[in-house]
Amino acid sequence: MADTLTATALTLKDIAREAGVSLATVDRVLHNRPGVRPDTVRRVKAAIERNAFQPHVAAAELARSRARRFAFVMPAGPNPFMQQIEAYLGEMSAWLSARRLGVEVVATDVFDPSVLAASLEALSGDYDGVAVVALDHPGVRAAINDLVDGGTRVVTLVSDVPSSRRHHYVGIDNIAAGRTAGALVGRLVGQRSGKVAIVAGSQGLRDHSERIFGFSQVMASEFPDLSVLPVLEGRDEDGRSEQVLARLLGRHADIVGLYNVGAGTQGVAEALSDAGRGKQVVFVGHDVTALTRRLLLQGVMDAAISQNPGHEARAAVRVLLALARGEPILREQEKIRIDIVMRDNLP
Amino acid sequence: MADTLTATALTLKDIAREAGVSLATVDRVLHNRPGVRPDTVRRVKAAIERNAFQPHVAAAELARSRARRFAFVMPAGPNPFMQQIEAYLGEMSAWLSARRLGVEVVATDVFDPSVLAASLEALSGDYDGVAVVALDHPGVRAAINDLVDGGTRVVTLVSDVPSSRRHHYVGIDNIAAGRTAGALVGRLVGQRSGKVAIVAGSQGLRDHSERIFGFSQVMASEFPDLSVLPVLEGRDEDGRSEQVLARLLGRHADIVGLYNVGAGTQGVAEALSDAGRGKQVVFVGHDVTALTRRLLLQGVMDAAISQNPGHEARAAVRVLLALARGEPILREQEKIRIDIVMRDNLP
DNA sequence: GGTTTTTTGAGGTGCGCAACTCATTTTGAG
DNA sequence: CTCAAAATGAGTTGCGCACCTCAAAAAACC
Repeated sequence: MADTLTATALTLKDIAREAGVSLATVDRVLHNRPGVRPDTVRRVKAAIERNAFQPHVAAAELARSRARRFAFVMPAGPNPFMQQIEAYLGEMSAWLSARRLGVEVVATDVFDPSVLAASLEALSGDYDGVAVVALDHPGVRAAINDLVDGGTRVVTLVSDVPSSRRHHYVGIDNIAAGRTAGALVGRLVGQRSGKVAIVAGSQGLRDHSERIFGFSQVMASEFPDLSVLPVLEGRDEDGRSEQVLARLLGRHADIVGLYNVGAGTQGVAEALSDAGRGKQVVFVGHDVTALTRRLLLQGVMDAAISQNPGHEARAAVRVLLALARGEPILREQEKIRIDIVMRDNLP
Repeated sequence: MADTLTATALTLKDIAREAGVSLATVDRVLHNRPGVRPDTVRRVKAAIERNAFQPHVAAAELARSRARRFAFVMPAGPNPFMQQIEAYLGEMSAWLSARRLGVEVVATDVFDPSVLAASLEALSGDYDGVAVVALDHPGVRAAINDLVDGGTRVVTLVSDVPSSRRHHYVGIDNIAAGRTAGALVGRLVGQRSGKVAIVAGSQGLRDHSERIFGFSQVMASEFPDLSVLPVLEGRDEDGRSEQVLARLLGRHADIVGLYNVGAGTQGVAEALSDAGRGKQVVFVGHDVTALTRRLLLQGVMDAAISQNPGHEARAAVRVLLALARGEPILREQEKIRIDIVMRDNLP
C-alpha cells in the first residue's frame, strides 16, 4: 500500500562505526584527502555503499561556510533570447540567496574566439563554476580545459564545445531541432508541392549549420515534392533578412514553405507580409519572444521551435551546484527539450 | 561587466540588531509564534524587508532535525502514465534522501470518490505534504480541505480540484491540450475535408471532457471543412476502444482525422491498421509511452500531446517542499507545459 | 497603588558535517 | 631491532538556525 522511497537517516558517525574507523578517517576518504591506506579507503567506501549513505546536504552546505560563486559568460548586445536567460536568472535571486549562492553575469563578445577565451581565462580560480555560451573554436576549447584543470566546474550553455572537457552541456540537439522544423514545414504544407526557403544568420555558426543540416535531411528523405532553395544569410539582422528574402520571393512565385533558422524574425515576417503571402507560406521559426508570440497569434507564423530559456537558466545553475557538491545530476530533469509551439499551446 | 544577482549574507542576529530586539523575538515573528506585540512584529518584518533577508535554508533544515514526509496518492492499477510518475519518483531517491525527505506512494482507487476521500482522511497528521491525483467530487474536495485545515500542504497532480483549497495544481491546462490536438489534426489533415472521430475514456472524467471541449472548439471555429463525429467511449481499455472505433470506421469511409483523448491507444491503433487506414487518417493522441513512441516512428500516429511525467513528479515534490519551508514557488519552473511530440522531437 | 497578564530578553542545546590540530599507533625501510 | 614516515584516532570549533526555558521588564487591569 504505502511504498517508501528513501533510506533511513544514518550519519557519518554510523559509517565510521560500521567501517571500524574514526570520524576523521571517514572525512578524509569522503573528501579525497591524502594519508589513508588504500585498504582503509575501500573499507570506508564499502560501508557507505552498503548503507546507501547520503551525506546530509544541508549539514554539508552549512559547514562549508564559504558561499559558492558561479559565473555566467553571455554574449553582450541585444539578443532577446540571451536576455530572457538573464531575466530568469534574476527571478531566481531569492532562491539563490537562500542557498548562499552567488551568480554573476559576465558579458563578453562570444563571437570573437580570442576575446571569449580571454574572458574565460580571467575567471580562473575566482569561481566554483562557470556557465558559458561557447563558440566552438580551438582557443575557446583550450580556455575551457584550463578552467576544468583548475578545478572549476564548467557547463556549456545553448551552444556546445563537444571536444572540450566541459562537465555538461545545457541546450538542445540542434540537428534534431532542424529535423523537427523540417517535419513541421513538410506536414503543414500538406499536399501542395513547391519550393522551400531557408533564412539563416550564418552558416558559420555551429547551431545554425546543424539546424540546416537536420532540416535538409528531412526534406530530402520525406518530402520529395518540396525542393529546398539555397540558404539565404541574413546575419540575424532584420533589415538584411527582409531584403534577401524579398528578393527571393519576387523570383519564385511557388514558395510554399519558409524556415527561419535564427533571429531576424521581424524582417522575415515583413518580407512575407509585404509580398502579400503571409498566409499562404508555411512559416516556421525559432524561439518564443514577444514578436514570435504575436506572429503565431496572427497566423503569420505557423510554429516556433523553442528551447525554454527559463529551463536552461535553472538547469545550468542546478548542474553547476550538483557538480560542486558532488551530487548526481538528474539527467532527465536537466535535459532541454525541443518544444514545438503553436498558437494553442503558447506558454 | 559583472552583474551580481544575490544579496549579502546577513544572519538572524543582524536582523535582531537592526530591529532593536532579541533573537528570540525575531524567531517568534519568523515562525508566527504568539506573544509579540503587533508593533514589534512590524518592526522586525520591516528589518527583514529592508535587508531582503533570506534565512539560510541549509541551516533551517538542519536545525529542524525532523525529516519531512510527503505522500503521493495515486491510482492503483496498470496505468502507464502513473507508473511513469512513480518511476521518476524512484529516480529521485538519492536526491530525496540527501535532503532527508521521505516520499511514500499510496495506491488507491481514485475513481471512487468515497474510497479516495477515505484514503486522504487517513493521511491526516502523518504527513507534511500530500500530492493527490484527484477526482473532482464534493467528498474529495472536503477531504482535501480537511487536510489543508490540519496544516498539511496539498497539491493536486495531473487532475485538479479547483474548488478545493489545495495549495497548488501540478498539471496541464486540459482545455488548451484539447485545443492543441484540434489544431494539429486540422493542420495536418490539410486541404482535405471529411469527418473527425474522437475516442475518449469517459466524458465523466474532468480532464477528458475538458480536452474534448477544447478540441471541438478549435474544430468548429477554424476547420469548418471537418465535421466532428459523436464522441466514442472506450473506457481507456484497448479492447473496447478497438471495437467501437472499428464499427465507426466501417460506417464512415471519409474519416480523415482521429483524436484519442485518453488511454486505450493500442486498441485504437489496431482498429486503424485493421481497416487499412493507418496512413490516411491523421491520428493524434496523448502521452509518450513505449507504445506511442513506436506508433510515431511507424507513422501510424502523427503527433502526441504530452505532459512530461518526470517534470510532474519533480515539480510536485519541489512545490510541496517549498510550501513546507515557506519558500516562494518558482511558478515558471513548476508550470507543466503541453508538449507536442512528433517523430523528430521524440524525447 | 498593587497585581495580573503580556511581552521581551538572555541564554542554552543540538542538528550533521567540514576543517582543522595534535597525539598516538602502525608500518616499512634500513 | 630502530627510527622515521605514514596512517589513524580523538577531539575541537563553528556554520545559522529551530526550539526550548526561565527570568525580567513592560503594559494592562482593578
